[in-house]
Amino acid sequence: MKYWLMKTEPNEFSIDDLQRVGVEMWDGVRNYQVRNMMRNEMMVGDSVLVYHSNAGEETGIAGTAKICRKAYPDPTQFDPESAHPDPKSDPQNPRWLCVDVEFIQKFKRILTLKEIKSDPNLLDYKLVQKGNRLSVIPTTKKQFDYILRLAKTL
DNA sequence: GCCAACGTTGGC
DNA sequence: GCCAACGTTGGC
Repeated sequence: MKYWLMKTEPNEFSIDDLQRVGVEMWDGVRNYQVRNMMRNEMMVGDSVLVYHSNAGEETGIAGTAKICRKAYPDPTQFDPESAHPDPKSDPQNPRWLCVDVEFIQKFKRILTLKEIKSDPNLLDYKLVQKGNRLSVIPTTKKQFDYILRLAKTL
């Protein structure tokens, strides 16, 4: 069982949207490192922190979800109408993958990036370290459990 | 809108 | 394989 943080822009797709639909195809990943993590390490049942990025004061962790389908070819790469079509991807050997994510809970409020950054227990979390721009961030059980405990105090 | 910190592309 | 140019992410 592994733990992840997955970023989304809430004006595109928020925790509320995930709660409403229940299960969502997490498409649009166009980064090889992230693809490899999804392909090699992400398993059904893994736990996910849902992170709202580019959201001003509301930037931070919004709730939790779990992986409910393992990596499969991202259909949006072949759709010229999609946000990120990839004409170089071969349908016989698709370049990009996606997973399905299932809503678990929405936090009472956002656990803000500010709070995460100022918490001495999370100094070594990849989320707050310099240079990280990946949309999926490996998270330890310890970090996940700690963040859940924080969320309960919100 | 700015900019740091990447990743990708393509010429050589 | 190197590297300049360019594109993207995402915090601020």
